[in-house]
Amino acid sequence: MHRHISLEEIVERLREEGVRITHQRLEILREIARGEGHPSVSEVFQEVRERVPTISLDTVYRTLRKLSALDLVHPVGYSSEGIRFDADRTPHHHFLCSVCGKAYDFTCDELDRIPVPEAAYRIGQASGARIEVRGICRKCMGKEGKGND
Amino acid sequence: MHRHISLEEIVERLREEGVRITHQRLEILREIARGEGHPSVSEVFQEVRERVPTISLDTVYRTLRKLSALDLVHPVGYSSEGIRFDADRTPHHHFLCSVCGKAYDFTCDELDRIPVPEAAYRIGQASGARIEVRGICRKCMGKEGKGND
DNA sequence: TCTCAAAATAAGAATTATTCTTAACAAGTA
DNA sequence: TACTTGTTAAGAATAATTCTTATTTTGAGA
Repeated sequence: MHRHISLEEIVERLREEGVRITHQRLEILREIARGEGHPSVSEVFQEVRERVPTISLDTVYRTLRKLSALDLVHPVGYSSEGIRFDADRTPHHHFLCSVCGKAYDFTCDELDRIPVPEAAYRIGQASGARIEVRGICRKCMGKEGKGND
Repeated sequence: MHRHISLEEIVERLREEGVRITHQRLEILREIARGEGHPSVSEVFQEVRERVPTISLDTVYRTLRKLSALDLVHPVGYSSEGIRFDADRTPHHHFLCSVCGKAYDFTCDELDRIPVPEAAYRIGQASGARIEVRGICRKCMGKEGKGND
């Protein structure tokens, strides 16, 4: 169902931008390109570490920050326990649970390619638009009104 | 241009939910209801502190977390320097700069009331939908390719 | 109005996320 | 191959967020 950005695509893009292709970056990219859900920085770190045991957390941070600035991955959701990233380039949208903060993906044929609204161009150079739905996910609806603060 | 949620609205909603109305919460709500931009937790803290000098940062965190869970305010943007909140209930959308992480508001008459897509209902109980545009803001376009990592 | 249980608070310690510093290293170009 | 410059590892430093505990306060009910 999900077509994630390919390693080749990313690497080519990085070359265009003059970003060096290091061993560490390749492995991080490989992990990202697998595109499992919305990994956090430390999840990516854990995974990559198995193949590159000496990699530092800082490198993962730096790399993801760079990919994010190049619009190759996107931060998503609002857990205060660290940023999570979305590497899925299939047109899709997000449902954000206001209780647990988790982000869920969904697709919507009619709205899949929203045109970037006119007004957005006044703010800057836009690369794409998505829908963000707020609500309470099923999991959190279940435990409604229990041990919450 | 911006109509923010009124103090009365919030207080009534909190009573319905059985949330106690404390002095501290009222002052935090008052600050939020002013609705200046997208304040961070510590900005709210600083402001409220001038009127309630003994308030603790933790209380601000707890209150905002609670308001967020009740969908009265929304986290917005992705700066890793802390969550920022949006208390503007006017229909509006967000432009997120992938370089600096700042969130800009904009309105769009045609898209102002997006219906919640069918597919979202399978994930949970939705309360509303907005558009999120990604891109590079004017400010960051200016300093393109300078001292970035 | 008074009493009381449950919930909320302050204070600061503890945790966790993120960035910074510096010396060593490696990519890509000439 | 040598060089320039960007990148990395390591761990210290900083900043954000949560937790713990003793105390205070709210709101419901007598």
